[in-house]
Amino acid sequence: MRLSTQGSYSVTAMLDLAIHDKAGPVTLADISQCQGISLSYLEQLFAKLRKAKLVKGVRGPGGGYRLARPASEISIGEIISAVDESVDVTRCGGKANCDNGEACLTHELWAELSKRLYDFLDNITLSQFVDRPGIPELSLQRDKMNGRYILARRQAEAISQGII
Amino acid sequence: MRLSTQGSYSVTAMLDLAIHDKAGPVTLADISQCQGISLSYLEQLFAKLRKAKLVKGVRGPGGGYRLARPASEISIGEIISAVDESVDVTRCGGKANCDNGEACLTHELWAELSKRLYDFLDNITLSQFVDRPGIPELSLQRDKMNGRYILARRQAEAISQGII
DNA sequence: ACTATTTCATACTATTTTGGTCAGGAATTA
DNA sequence: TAATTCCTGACCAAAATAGTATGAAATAGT
Repeated sequence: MRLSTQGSYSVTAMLDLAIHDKAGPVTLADISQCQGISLSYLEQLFAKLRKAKLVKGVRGPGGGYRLARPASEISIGEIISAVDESVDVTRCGGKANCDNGEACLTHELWAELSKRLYDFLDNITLSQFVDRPGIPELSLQRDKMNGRYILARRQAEAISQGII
Repeated sequence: MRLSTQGSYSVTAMLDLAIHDKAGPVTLADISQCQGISLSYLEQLFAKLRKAKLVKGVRGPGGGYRLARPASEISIGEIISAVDESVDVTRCGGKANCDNGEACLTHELWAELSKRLYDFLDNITLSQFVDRPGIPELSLQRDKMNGRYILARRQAEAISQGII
């Protein structure tokens, strides 16, 4: 188990996607601007998230990223393990570094702690953060400030064309 | 919240101390040899642990480090926050980087997750890992292999001198 | 008092990770 | 066709990680 800034970036970005999921794809440019992370760096992170089948990219104008599954089926643990490919915790992995071929006792204990942490994080889903009173209002407010009007634009157009 | 190799080194080292607490101080040289971490690097880590009042150094021959408090009163969370001095999670801390002066919504959510993680780790103590059947036997076995005979030597001497 | 052991302190170096930049290609919408 | 956006890969700078070196201070045993 490892938890770096990359993990935190990924989780916050995924939360962003979860919040705006109904409003269609979110562009990395938006996230980049809001969170102050460089666009190219975000692209690298999302390459990992895509590989882990956590997000889907939608190309072209009006495109962006969306969650590959419902927010209720994506856990924080999954996100973190998607970006931090596990380092071998046990420094003496296999090779005899500690006791004759046997892994160090403390390493086993650490592995156990690591597992407990993952169990904990696997039981926290994106929706637990997003689906609760107050969040939609706040996010809408922020969207106004940030000029993220995609949904509003589309709805306006749909109305003007008599679709709705 | 951040969890790096430094944190894992520190936790495993503290576990080591906890396991051998009754047998007197553990030298960094021992930990270094067993875990394959350089001695000087360990010294740097232990400088932080000492500053956080988690361990006490005992100088001189037969010295080493011991826990500053009982293992039941030292949590994993404490150890980790002792070595990973917190990075400012919210990239936009205070200064307007996100919405006009207000911290980004996702950053607040991340902070909340971070807090949950700390609460979780603060409720896991060293003794929860150490004080359970099997561990003392295993550690004794390892001590034999590693030649960590300090306790045995001392006892033998005490006996030979008629103290015991 | 001398010596060996061990912590403690600090400065320096190498390696890895993080975060960013650049340049371009591919898919999609309008 | 043109604009948008994902996607890919190579490259680079700064920071963190990990290790090395040197030596002083304290203590136990002789």
